[in-house]
Amino acid sequence: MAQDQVITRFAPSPTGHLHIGGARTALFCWAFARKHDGRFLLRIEDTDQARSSEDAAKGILEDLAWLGITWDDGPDFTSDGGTGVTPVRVGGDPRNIGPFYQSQRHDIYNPYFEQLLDAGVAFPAFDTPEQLTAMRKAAESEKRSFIYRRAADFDHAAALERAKTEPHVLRLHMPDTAITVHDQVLGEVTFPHAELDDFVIRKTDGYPTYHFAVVVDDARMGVTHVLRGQEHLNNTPKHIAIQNALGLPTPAYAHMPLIFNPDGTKMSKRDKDKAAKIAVKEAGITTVAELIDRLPQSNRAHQEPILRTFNDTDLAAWLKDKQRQLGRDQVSAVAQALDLTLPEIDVEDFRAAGYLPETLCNFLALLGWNPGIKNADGTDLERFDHAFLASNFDTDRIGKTQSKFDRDKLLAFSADTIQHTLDDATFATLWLEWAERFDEALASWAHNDTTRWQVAVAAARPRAKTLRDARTALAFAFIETDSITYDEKPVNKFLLKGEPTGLDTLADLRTAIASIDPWTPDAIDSFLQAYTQEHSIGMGKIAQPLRIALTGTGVSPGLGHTLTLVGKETTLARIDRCLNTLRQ
RNA sequence: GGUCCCGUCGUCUAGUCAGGUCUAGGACACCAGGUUUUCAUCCUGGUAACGCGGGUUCGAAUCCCGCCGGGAUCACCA
Repeated sequence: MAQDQVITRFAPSPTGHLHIGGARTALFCWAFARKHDGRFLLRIEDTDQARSSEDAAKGILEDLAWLGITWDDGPDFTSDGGTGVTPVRVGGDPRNIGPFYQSQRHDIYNPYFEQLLDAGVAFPAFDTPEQLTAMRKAAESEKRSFIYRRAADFDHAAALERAKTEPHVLRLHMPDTAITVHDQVLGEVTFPHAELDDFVIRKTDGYPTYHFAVVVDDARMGVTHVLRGQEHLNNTPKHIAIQNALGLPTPAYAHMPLIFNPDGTKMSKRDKDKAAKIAVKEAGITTVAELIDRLPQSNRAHQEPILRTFNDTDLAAWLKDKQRQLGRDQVSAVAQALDLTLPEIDVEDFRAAGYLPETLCNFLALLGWNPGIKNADGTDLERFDHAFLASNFDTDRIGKTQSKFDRDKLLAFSADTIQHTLDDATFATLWLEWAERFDEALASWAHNDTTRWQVAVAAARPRAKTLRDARTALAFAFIETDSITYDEKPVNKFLLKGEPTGLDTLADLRTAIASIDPWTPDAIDSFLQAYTQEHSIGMGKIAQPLRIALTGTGVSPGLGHTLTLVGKETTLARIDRCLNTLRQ
């Protein structure tokens, strides 16, 4: 029966990229709908014209699609999937319940206002903002909270007459009873009438307030279950009051616990600005020129103009004022100048950081929910995919306690997925999708040098924690030989000490290596193997000197892979340079 | 401050609704050891929690009360 079908919704305001907390809300709404063979709808709440933007709305659609959270009713959307490899088409309005942008629904609300006005449940109010502020202040000085109430001798007819000519808002007159929310997570929560005021349902400009719009929209769209963050719990009695006044059904509510930073603060977009500010202060930087100076050469052309969008005065003002924030691009440019990794807050941040959507959703699902299932070996089942969620998720196992976002655990999930679950081919596809969006140099390998790309995949995957991490581990293959600097510690340990010294070994190796053919990982590895036996020395004796010569550090993938990625000619050149530089 | 929500290892949690099988299990992190050409893996072991105080009961992580602590919210923003 159609009426019994579960319908959930996610209704973000488009004020920026999708926040990680919003992603979890969306995921739970989606999973609940899938579990119950219902529908999941997406509505964009863009009535706040000042803060909303078309771009942000698009970004949110893109973020959701990337996460694999697809909506049945909502804005039409085709994701290019970064590369167009996996275009996803979602949305549409098969039930004829749109539009899904709230700003386009303005006229829908009028009959509902009329209904309430006629019933005398809604009433015009003429208080100015100044008057309201004064009333609040008065209440505060008397140490009681301010509750707006319609006057006892209120004359409805007179007010309607006055409303014809004077600017006014519409308020809902709250019935004199407590309101109980039957929450699927928290149980029964009762709000006393003394706390419920006659709140605004239509603003002076004629637009409905958020409370009114959600209730009407949810009802008209057939929403049966509202899953949202616990910050909305206090709004719920208002929504129920509107439903009661309008004679609309009350959906089932489930308020889920909030997600916080490890330090207990709220996860917010401000965290990135805060981190950048602290880093600039600690570096003792006071001028924009200093920042530009520290920009890595590789990205200078792109980032410098962004940094030039503010001057030293702006910088000083920003550093001094905790409230003051830089733009998204500016913060990111500052971070690059300081080689600082910004905390990931939005879905887009995690995408850029090289997390897989499946992994991110898995981790997110565990924040406030748990399947409560054991594996055969007695450990808790906590690794699962979308399909598992879609068939196992329900509100009865949503927890009540707020949780902190533990990046270490997310990173462990990510590493486990990449290293133990994916095969090279799947990893290669995902890595390329990522590179197309975030790393041109890497993407060009995939397109221009298939052999080398495959070696890169084989070298990077077994040791990568994220897609970005995989790229970082191969950084040595992207640099110029002349720009290599040698780490002091490994140089001392592996090149300068011992008898013969590492440098001597390296010099001998240089000649031998020149004869390797073909230049492939397997051939190189077996050659080096044979070399160690011939000279009866441990692999460590040649591996570390070679690593330092090729990468400047003592860390790299296996030698076969490392040498192949660098290339034969460059390998020899780097050994020469290392010998020349360190043998003085 | 009012109202509301929450309180199990450092973190996410299982166990709580239907009190005993809990000398509280798992995962991440951390520590120690082992394997390994570095890194990363992998293997073995270890540290570590029922916020506090009362009550009910033969028996409380689980039920009740108080306290303490954390959080949300108090707009013509959503």
